[in-house]
Amino acid sequence: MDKLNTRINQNDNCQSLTYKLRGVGLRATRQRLDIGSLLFSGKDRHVTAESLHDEAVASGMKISLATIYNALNQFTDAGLLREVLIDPSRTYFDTNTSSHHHFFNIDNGQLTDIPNEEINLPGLPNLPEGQIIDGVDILIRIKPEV
Amino acid sequence: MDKLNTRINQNDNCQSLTYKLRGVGLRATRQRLDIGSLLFSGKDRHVTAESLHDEAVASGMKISLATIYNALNQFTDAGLLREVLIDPSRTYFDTNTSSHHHFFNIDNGQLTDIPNEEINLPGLPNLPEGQIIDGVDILIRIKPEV
DNA sequence: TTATTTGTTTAGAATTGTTCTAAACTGTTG
DNA sequence: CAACAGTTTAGAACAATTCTAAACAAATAA
Repeated sequence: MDKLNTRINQNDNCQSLTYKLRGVGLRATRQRLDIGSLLFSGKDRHVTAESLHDEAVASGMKISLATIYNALNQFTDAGLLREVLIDPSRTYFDTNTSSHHHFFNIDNGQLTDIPNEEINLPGLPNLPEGQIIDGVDILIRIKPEV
Repeated sequence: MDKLNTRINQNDNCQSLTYKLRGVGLRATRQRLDIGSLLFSGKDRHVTAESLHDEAVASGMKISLATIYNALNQFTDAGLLREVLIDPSRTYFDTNTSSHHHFFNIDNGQLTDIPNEEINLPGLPNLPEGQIIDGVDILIRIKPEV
């Protein structure tokens, strides 16, 4: 019974993933489905190419690091992921593509979303002449008290 | 007359630069004074290691790229500069170390300060338990209208 | 179905920004 | 000035990422 449900859900996910990929013009290859199953399985996630590759390998998936890079970039171009600026030395991707911002714990490197209701820029500054906003990133670096 | 003034000003700058460096525990070497003269000559600046090196070489200074990296990092550690997160592929340094934020023009790569009065986060979000703020970065990506 | 086309994956090479190493050099202190 | 500690540098090393080109798989045509 549990097993059956699991299987049904997996099929469901797999199918919607296939549609998701097709919808943005990408073929639903085994590798992209594998990566997608790690990324889009419900909870929001923050990954780097390397962390995702480690995770994929650990779950027995056969996939190269180059493919992870390709997929992350393609997913990002397609709007399925969003890049987050944290650290000049590596690129983070966020599965939550809606407008929101981040806490970055400088002590342990943990990145968490700031619920969107909890933050807002009431008065946007005057933009330079002839320019419009493409996006806003707010990063709040935090650390343990004392 | 002009020449004299220039010399006096250079000496002035040079002297205050020397103090500035000493004040943060760095020896006032020729290279650091050269770099400092490019960075701290009045107007606020945004540079990368490479852009600054190009500029130094173009003004006839003899200095290696490694030294530029060293100096930018030491100046940043000392609080004379501030790192700005713009692009995962290179590190930007800002001579304006006061609390302020940035416009980044995605069209031409230009980075400009947002005057501090023009932006503020009135209600900061609830921080995770036991955490305090280390810093806040706001980056507004802009592009030409239509 | 099979054949053909087009998109995808991959290992490994290449590239790029940055840091490291160790030897020569320079500012500072006694 | 001598001696020490800090600095600079060329070049090697490194780490993240992209590129290359050959093998492969999905989509499409026949």
